[in-house]
Order: sequence, then structure tokens, then C-alpha cells
Amino acid sequence: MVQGHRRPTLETVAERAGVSRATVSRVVNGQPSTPESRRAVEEAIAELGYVPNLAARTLVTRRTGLIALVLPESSTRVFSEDQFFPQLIQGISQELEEADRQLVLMLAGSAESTQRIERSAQARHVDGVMLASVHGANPLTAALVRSKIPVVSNERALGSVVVPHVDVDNYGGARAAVEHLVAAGRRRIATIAGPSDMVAGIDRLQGYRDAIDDAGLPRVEIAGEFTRTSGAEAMQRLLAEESGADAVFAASDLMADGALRVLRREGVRVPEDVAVIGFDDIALSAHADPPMSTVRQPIAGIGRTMAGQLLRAVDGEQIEPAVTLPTELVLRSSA
Amino acid sequence: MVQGHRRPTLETVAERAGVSRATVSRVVNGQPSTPESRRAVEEAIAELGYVPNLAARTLVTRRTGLIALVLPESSTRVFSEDQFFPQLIQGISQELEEADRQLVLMLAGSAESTQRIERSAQARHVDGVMLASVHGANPLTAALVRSKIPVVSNERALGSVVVPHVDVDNYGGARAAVEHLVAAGRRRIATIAGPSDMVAGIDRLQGYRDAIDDAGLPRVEIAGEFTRTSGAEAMQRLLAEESGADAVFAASDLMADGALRVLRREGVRVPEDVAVIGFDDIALSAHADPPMSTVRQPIAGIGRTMAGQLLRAVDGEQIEPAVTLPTELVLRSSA
DNA sequence: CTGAAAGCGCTTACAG
DNA sequence: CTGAAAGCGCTTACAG
Repeated sequence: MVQGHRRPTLETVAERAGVSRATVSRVVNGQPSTPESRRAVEEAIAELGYVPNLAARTLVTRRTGLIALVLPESSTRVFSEDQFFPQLIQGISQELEEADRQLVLMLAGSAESTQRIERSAQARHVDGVMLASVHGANPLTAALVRSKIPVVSNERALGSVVVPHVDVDNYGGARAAVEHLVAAGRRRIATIAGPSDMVAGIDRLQGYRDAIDDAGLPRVEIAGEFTRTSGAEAMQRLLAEESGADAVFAASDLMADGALRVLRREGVRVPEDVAVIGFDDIALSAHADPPMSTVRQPIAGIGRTMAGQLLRAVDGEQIEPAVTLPTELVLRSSA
Repeated sequence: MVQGHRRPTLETVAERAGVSRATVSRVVNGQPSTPESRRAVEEAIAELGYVPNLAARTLVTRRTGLIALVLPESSTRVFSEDQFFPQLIQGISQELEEADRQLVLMLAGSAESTQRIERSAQARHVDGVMLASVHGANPLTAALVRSKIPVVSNERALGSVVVPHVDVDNYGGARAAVEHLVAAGRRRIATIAGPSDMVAGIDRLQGYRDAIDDAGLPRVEIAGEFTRTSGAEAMQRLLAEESGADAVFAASDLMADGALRVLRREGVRVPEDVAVIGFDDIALSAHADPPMSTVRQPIAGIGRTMAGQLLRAVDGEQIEPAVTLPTELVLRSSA
């Protein structure tokens, strides 16, 4: 590979290959050409170490090759121990790499950063955007949808906005957990619920309720915030109120872990006295004391699927308004 | 803001404002202009909702406004519970936002992805790159340095490559932890070390050794991999070998947590029988049983500083070959 | 299948 | 301080 002090352009390659710039462009983009010109061009490219100038290409195609992942920084999940964020990115990254797209990360922390993101999307500095872990009815979702840029979210939007999304079966997973508890003979099954302004919180609570109601058992609900601390506090209240719970379904593993710690400290045996099931199956859960039973959700799979759907939308395809990925009940020692 | 079906360009703005495109460009870029033309242009921009086309600008300025963060996916840290990755990104993101630059995330998982990254850097699809958590003497570092693109790493490179870096005082932090144990009267202080092919592993071990040697105490070293499992295994071996250790300095909180679990299970009292100090101060540490003493490192600060240095390098400034951020010994109950 | 030419939307010497 | 004009490096009808 020859390296001048100036990077080679289509022009340089064309000259070397003895063809026109148009032909080089076509070869580079995989369009039909005679085997001879193709070979000549490919050789020239290799010799010169030619790499296309993306800005020039973008200027005419109006495609940047950039896909944004927008995360409200306020999201508990971004900087939480639940590993949601890294795993999501891992999945997204795989999918984008196969499509030769780059991932641009945008944290929407402040009102200003949210505005920057809106303008960025509106001005098409990226080809599409993935929205993750938005709390409640975030105005950003609506703004992006309005801007007509291809968007995929990791959950359905709350409020009146409709956005294509990819999520896991929160309802079914919660339901399966509770049904397992019921089948095991538990009669007073409490839930430590997630925030009521998050889809995951809402849907998992509904799954709990329906399973409980179907079993003719009493509902025992206490609110948490998906964090370990909130789980510990909720468990403490459950104990203090003498709820008589013989099982707890926590809507996140972190909350379940908090509950487990409180139970251990108070000398309550798990699962003998109280059975515990979490939701997520994060790394920590297998190492919990005792090892935690939980509902596994495929976080990297969400990422891959979101990216895949978005790429299709960017290519002008009609995509499914919603994709729901299955969850799986993982039984260990806590229930 | 008027919105045609076509986005406004400099041309449109110039027409509306009654000036030339050059003048609009200068106003947009904050170059000198008469108050009148400035006002006219700003009004036109507001009315039209003009946002510059970045590709066009990049084509002439050769600046993309994009900064890459490259993470070898094999890195334990990227998908580890230690929150290194999210926190680093948080710091980077803040700094880049202030400078109006976008963050492109590149995971170097396979040989192919590593090649893509090299080409991307070589072709200047980004203005600069930050390299994090590279194991051993990664060839990517050398390749990037060779390509002359501005680079900043989160630790010094192993091997012969020299790369500007920002890191914490691993050596001093480890030393402080061990000195605290010595001062507390511990006489057989073991260390669960990190990988010997990572800077953090190497430097923390050296800090331990020097402090131990200075105190005239015997070295008791056992290798770990920064993970909880490896910490647990190391602790188990320490116990099995009847090392007689009355203190353990683990080179990461995750390893310390693994050790703590083993000690609890074996009925060894912490800190009475064995004192434990970790390194990192991750979220989990305050919730450990007992709450963990540890060496806090400012991960988000590393991110901010890396980004700040890189931005200066991108602007052609000469930057420090190394910046070392301080660590802080945080005492809780385990030591 | 290929080439000549126009054009994508900016910035920046160069003159004035 | 401002404008006319060139040019950044591609892609893509259009003709042939």
C-alpha cells in the first residue's frame, strides 16, 4: 500500500486504473461492471490504500451511516448495576457492525442536551435513532417521531405517542414467576413492584396481579424503584407490617437482592420461610445468597433486534409496530 | 420556524437575509461581521430553522466532529459489574457535549472489527480516538499511534508503544490501602492481585509489594482476574493453604466481594479475624456484607479528562504524555 | 457497461 | 467586513 502525504481519492484510483471516476464509484459500491475494469479498480484501490471519503458520499446520498442510541441519563438503568446498558450496546453493536454502520451514543441528561439531540435528528446527522429506557411520557419520543426520522424504542411509549418498539414479555415473565410460586404451594405472595411510570414496572405488576387473581390469592403489593436499596426497604416494610408473606416476586434482580439481604440479616430462611424470585437474570443473581431464581430477559437480544428493525426502517421498509421477545424462568435456590 | 419539505441551506438563508453565502457562513461560525448583517442572518436562520449540513462542512474542513471511544470487547471491564464502562462514558459524554462533539462507540470484538476501526481512524472518519481497557500489548494501540490520529488511552501502553494516557494512581492507592492495614496492626497481609497483563493489575501489585517490603512483612500473593469468581477462588485457596492471613488487599472490589462471601460462608469474622480492602469503590461496595473499605478511583473523572486531553490534541495542541488522577482510601467496616 | 458532467452544501483564499 | 468563485470528493441521471 503506497501512502502519499495526501489520502487517495476516487480521482487517483481512476487514473491508476485507467477508468473514469464513475466506474470506480460503481465498483466500490458493488454495481455491475466488466470483470476487467473491476479487477483494475480493485488493484488500484489495494495499491493506493484507498478508503472512501464518507463526508463526500453523505453529501450526495444523504445517508450518514450513523445510527444514534439515545439514553436519558436520568434513567436508573444507564448507570445501574443491572448491566442493562452494556449488554444492550453489545447487541446493538453486533448488528450495526454487520451492516457497516457506526453507533453514536447520545446521553440526554439536561434540557439542552435533549434539544441538541432533537436538532441532530431533525437535521439528519444520523440515519435513525434508537431510544432506550425512557421514563414515562418523555417528550423526546414525540419530538423524534414528529421529525419523521426512523425511530425504534426499547419499549412502547407511555402517553399518546406511538413508536415502533422491541421489548421483552414483561407481563408473561412476571406471570410465569408468580404461577411457579403458586404451584409450589405459596399462599401469600407479595410483589415488590417497579416504578409505575415505566413500562417494565407496569407490565410486570399486571402479570403479578393477573396470576394472583387467577389463583384466588390476596394481592400484597409494595412499590420499589428497581434499585437494591428500594428492594431492601420494601422487604423491611413487608416484615415490619407482618404481612405474613411466604413468597416475594421482585420486579428486578437488584430489588430481589436487596430483599435477600434483609431476609438474611433478619434470620428469615430462603426459600423455606420466604421464597424469592427476581426479574432480569443479571450476573449477580447466580452469586446471590442463596442463588436467585429469576426471570431471564435477553437484553443483548433486545439490542440486536432494535438495531435490526431500525436498519430496515432506515432502508424504507415497513417494520412491525412491536416485537416482543420471550422471557424464561430460571430456577435456582431462592424459590 | 417555517418548514418546507426541503431543508434550508446556506443559500436559502443568504437569500432571505439579503447577503452572500459567505457572510452567512461567517456568522454561523462566529467570525467578525457587522451587527446589521449578523442580525439579518440570525433572523433568517431562526425563521427557516436552518441547521448546517455537517457532511458539507466536513468535506471542506476535514473535521467530522466525531470522537471515537474504542473498547476491546474482550475486556473484562466492558461487560463487568464494576460499572467502569457506563461511568467512563458518562464522564466522556459530559466533556464532549460541552465541546459539541459526538461520541462514536466502537467495540473491537473480532479481528475484523479491529481492522474496521483501524481503517476508520486512518481514513479520519473520526477526529480522534480514545482507547480504553486494552489488555496487554494490543496491536491496535500501535496501529492507531502509527496512523497519526490523535489518541488518548486510559492507561499507559504495555510494550514499546508510547501513547498519551490518563489513569489513576493505582500504585499509590494500593500502597495507601496496605499501609492502613499495617498501621492497624495486621501482620500477615495477603493480596489478591489483578491480571499481570493489565496495567491496573501490575501497578496495584507493585504498590502492595513496596508497602509490604517497607513494613518488613512477608508477601503473600495470589492471582485473580478482577472478577468476583476469581476473588472467591483466591480466598478459598488462601484459607485452604492456611496462609494465616489476617488481612487481604484485593485489587478490585469485585474480587473483594468474592472474598467476603467466602469468608462469611466459612464463618470467618470480618474485620476481626481478617480485614479486607478492595479497589474501585463501585456501587456494590457500600452494600457488601460487611460494608467494604476500598480505594476509590474517579472513573467518570478519567473519562472527562481523557476527552478533554483528546480534544486539545485534536485542536493541534501539545498534550501531557500522562495525567495521573488521585485515588482515595474509603474506610467502612471491612477494615 | 461506461464516461462526461452536474450537483450535493459548505468554507475560504482572494480582491475590493 | 463582504462577495464571487473555486473546490472539497463523492454519486447519479443521461447518452452512448
